[in-house]
Amino acid sequence: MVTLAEVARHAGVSASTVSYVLSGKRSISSATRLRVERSIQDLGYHPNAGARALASSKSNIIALMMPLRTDMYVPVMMEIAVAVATTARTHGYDVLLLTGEEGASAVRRVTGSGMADAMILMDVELDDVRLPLLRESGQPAVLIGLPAETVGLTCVDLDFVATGALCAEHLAGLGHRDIAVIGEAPAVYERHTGFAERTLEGLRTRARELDLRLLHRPSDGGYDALAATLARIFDERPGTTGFVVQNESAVEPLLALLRRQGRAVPEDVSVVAVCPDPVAVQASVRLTSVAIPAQEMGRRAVEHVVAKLDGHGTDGIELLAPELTVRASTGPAPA
Amino acid sequence: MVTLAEVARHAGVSASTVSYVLSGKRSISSATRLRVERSIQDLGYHPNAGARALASSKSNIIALMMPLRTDMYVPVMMEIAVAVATTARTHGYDVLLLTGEEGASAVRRVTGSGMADAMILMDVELDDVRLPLLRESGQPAVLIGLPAETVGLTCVDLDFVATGALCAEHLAGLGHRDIAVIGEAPAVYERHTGFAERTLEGLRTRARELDLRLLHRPSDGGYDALAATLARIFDERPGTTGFVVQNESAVEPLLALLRRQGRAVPEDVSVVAVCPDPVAVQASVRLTSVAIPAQEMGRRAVEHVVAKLDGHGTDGIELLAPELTVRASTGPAPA
DNA sequence: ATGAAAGCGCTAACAA
DNA sequence: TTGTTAGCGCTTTCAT
Repeated sequence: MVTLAEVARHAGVSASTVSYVLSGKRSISSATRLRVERSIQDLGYHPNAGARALASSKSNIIALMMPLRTDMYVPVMMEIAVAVATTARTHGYDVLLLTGEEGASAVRRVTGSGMADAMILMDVELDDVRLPLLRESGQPAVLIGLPAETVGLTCVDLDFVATGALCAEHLAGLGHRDIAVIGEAPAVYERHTGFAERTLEGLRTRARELDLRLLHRPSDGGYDALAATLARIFDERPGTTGFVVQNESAVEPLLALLRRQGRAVPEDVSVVAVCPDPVAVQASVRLTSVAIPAQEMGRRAVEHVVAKLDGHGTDGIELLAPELTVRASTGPAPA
Repeated sequence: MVTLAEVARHAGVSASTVSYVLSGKRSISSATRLRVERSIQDLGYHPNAGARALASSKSNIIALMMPLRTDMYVPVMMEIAVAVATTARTHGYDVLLLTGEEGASAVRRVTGSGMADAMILMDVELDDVRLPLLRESGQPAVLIGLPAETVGLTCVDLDFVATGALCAEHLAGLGHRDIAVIGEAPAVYERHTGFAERTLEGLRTRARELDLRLLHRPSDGGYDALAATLARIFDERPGTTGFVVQNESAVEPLLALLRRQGRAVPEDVSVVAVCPDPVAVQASVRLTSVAIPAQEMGRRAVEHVVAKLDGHGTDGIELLAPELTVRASTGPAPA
């Protein structure tokens, strides 16, 4: 293994000079810089991560904690993770992947060992068990998702309240009066993950203002569960002409069932989805939807973390503005 | 920050004793062990990862490289990644997540810096650019997927040849003679990822032996692409009664299109999928399928890596045996 | 069964 | 602009 000392000897300079050439933390005459850089090339030198971490108390690693509930929509998690990893690299950081298994104790392990300089927590619940430990650890951290108590925390999330409002507005604008909301699986609500409830809040508030009638029904994914949910909805509100779906695994079943019932989309009923764009585009009817900006969330989370590590920290909540894309699943309410 | 030296002082022993209590590398009287363990508790000591890595030349980190092609079925990748992370933890390792962006240079960075003790490469192509570097680095590594040249490498993968054969046998056993194979997107074949071709190979060989007529058509996912593919298939082989699908995003479109054409599943045509179990179960018709054992692949990859790191290394290929689960999408060929 | 002490390879004062 | 040097916190050999 090639060490910094060897590079120094080879270049005829001191160790610190090599170190400073690498870090750029002090000015070096271009002559020596060149010699050092050549030596680095010639010898194939790579700084040792452990030694660096020890000497500088910086690991250049960001820990990413992703809980793994079976009811989460996986591709979104994945997209966020990938965005985090690639964005982190552009800032010189690597990403340590922590899964849910360890839960809160992973926070201790990572912060305690100095294994990572900061953490990003995904899928944060309203009352997340990891938060107390996180706070007391004092580690720079950014949450993706919004807990109940955000004082002193930095969070990034889609503005789900605005998302709900946007859906309501779109349907109202098309003349729909009776709207059914097909929400996430009941388990999601029981866990108080927050985003489902916030969408609903936005939907309700705006619906009231726009004089819409709203019926909310959580639903598991899959055909059978959805068939039952749909039957209930039309039973209670036969005049329903607008749907808002926030459950990726309910999208296709919903479309299939409507079709089977002879209800044409968008002629008879309109459907707005809250889902990743690929899902909306690949569906059997191209869906009008509010996208989940997974990449953007991952990117912003990293940028906040890096800002903190660089000193110009910015506590607070960043809510990404929702964007509704009109596709083929919404149209004027039937007369 | 609490250091090992502080623990030693607090417990009234030497630093090395504390270290040995931690590592168990030499016998300690239970009296002192107890005192040390109490001190560790009392002070809330956590070994510093960087110092450890430096002193021991071991990072206790496994790097996981996942390329990120948009045409890969993401949930499988994710499931593998999660299985890798959790299995690694049970062996005392953490996982560093490397994405495709950096490609081969990440291999250099990680091996050079001693950041990780070993690597796991996902989604290995037949002629993967990362392999030359990997070989010359001499780093312990395990591939998930099968490259063309496997000498000196350790690989884990589903036995796709056997998978293809299994599908052929199942359909043949039900009396089907004309089988259509809806494969991955053309891009997948162009990239020579291997698994698609291997499935086909197994399918072809067994089909020949069983006297089946086979028609293979790659297809992008989504309704439009699949509608075109399906039309071509029935055009060329009107008598087709059996389908093998190896493309998750083609599954639902296929079922929908068959339904729309008035072809009942499984009365008129049978469908066997090669896909993760959740996809097979959630589909609008519960699919007879060969599962992609993502978890198992991740687990085995880690176990191989750990074995190598522990000295009892085991080079070679491990092909996981496919399992076909009969569900509601296959039945006897129509008379 | 335990201790003393020499590094591991790097960073960052402190000097010049 | 460059060099000297004292650690960073741990592991591990060598003693005892």
